[in-house]
Amino acid sequence: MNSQADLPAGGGAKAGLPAHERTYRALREAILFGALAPGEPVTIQGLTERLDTGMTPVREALRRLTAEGALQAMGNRRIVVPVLDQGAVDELTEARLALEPRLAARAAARANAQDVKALKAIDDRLDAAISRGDVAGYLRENHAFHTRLNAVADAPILTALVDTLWLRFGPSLRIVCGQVGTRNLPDLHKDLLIALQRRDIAGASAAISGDVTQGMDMIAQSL
Amino acid sequence: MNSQADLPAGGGAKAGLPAHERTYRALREAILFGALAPGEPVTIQGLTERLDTGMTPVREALRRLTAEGALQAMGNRRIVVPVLDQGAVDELTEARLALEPRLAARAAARANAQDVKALKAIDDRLDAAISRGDVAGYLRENHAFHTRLNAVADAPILTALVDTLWLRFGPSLRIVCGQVGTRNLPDLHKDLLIALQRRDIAGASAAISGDVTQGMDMIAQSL
DNA sequence: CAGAATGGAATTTGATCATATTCTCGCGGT
DNA sequence: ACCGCGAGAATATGATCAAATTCCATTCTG
Repeated sequence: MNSQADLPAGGGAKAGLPAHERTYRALREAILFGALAPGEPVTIQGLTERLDTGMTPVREALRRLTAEGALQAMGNRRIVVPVLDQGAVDELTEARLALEPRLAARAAARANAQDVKALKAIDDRLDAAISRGDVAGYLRENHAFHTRLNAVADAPILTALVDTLWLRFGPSLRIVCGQVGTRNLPDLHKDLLIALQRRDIAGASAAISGDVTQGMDMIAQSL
Repeated sequence: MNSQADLPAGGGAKAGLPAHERTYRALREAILFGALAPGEPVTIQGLTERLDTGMTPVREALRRLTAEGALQAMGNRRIVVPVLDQGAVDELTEARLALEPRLAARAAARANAQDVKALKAIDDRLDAAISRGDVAGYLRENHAFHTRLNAVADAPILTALVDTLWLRFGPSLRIVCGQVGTRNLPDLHKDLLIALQRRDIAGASAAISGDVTQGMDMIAQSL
């Protein structure tokens, strides 16, 4: 199966942006939400056709993504979606546990009622996607939730680090959810929301720790 | 002053590597060791002349570096070396303290006699550079020391994260060292080496924490 | 004699460049 | 102070060159 078939269409993206930026975003989405499978080779010329741009923008987007760890450059000019092994999952877990609770703590210190409301809205859509059995929707809303939370934390450097981690496990998470389905995905987002409302820094931190552990365990077990 | 004058010459790099890779490495060194100053604009055409390559390799190297946070893309097609503000330094400190002690702990669990010996050799050269008042040499050996330590830790993902942090504060560190000189740079590397020999995980972790705090405080005070 | 391995073309893909196009900024005029 | 114009830099394209993989025929071995 060639899962590249359902890449986001280039035409759907916002106009006005430079082509390399559009290409980057399209590829990034494809990786985050599982349109590209782990181990899948990524060719420049294939993308030029699929996204309907020249090769220069594609090359730049690819370099950017490889620099972020979202793609892996083999020695011999080939680029693939990384396949995670046990060690990689361990490292990702350790890194996420080191960083994301800190972001949650910052967010708890800064969140206002509006932020909490927005997060709650996302979480509701997330629940809806789960009960609908909509894996793609779940992945999308889950990512949106954490992205919004990190935005509240207002820490661009820490957020950038965490974003690269998400890019690394995105494809594998999709595989896992595809196998397991969206059942038994008890989320700790509710705990987080409560902690945010109370400005409970330790509570927010703990909730995210739990969420991270849960998610990464799912991936680890699928190895 | 235009500090781009002393960029590493393109001809000095290893042949056989693709031009975009050579360009990337040259630029990376320039950033890490202060050949580029914070706030300095980086132009594509300037680099094509200076490094004697086409613009395509330069563009790719630049995208890669901006993805790593080493360079900053303004909205309007301009690229500059980032200037750190208080918030950025705080975040960098927090991120380094979250990650580097963990790498040190891993290293302590794995280091063998040969690793310790190599690190000691680097640290000796570092001391020599300090007593010589050689700022560039200090920066180089200090970076080499931490790079080697992280290599021992054998954790590529965590190491990649930390490397991007070093790229972010590299230019500012150079400025600070240029102002303060290399005096009063008491290093905690000795403590680290002792901890490694004893396989003292907590000790190694603490030594690196101290080293990080010390270094980042220097930068913070120069704001 | 059959199957696997080796060697070399052919094809596919990546890397680089020269060039055309588009956009931004600064300057001078109103 | 504001607006348009020109210089210069960045973006994007397609062509060209080089490298790597694949495929196939030949050959060696069991």
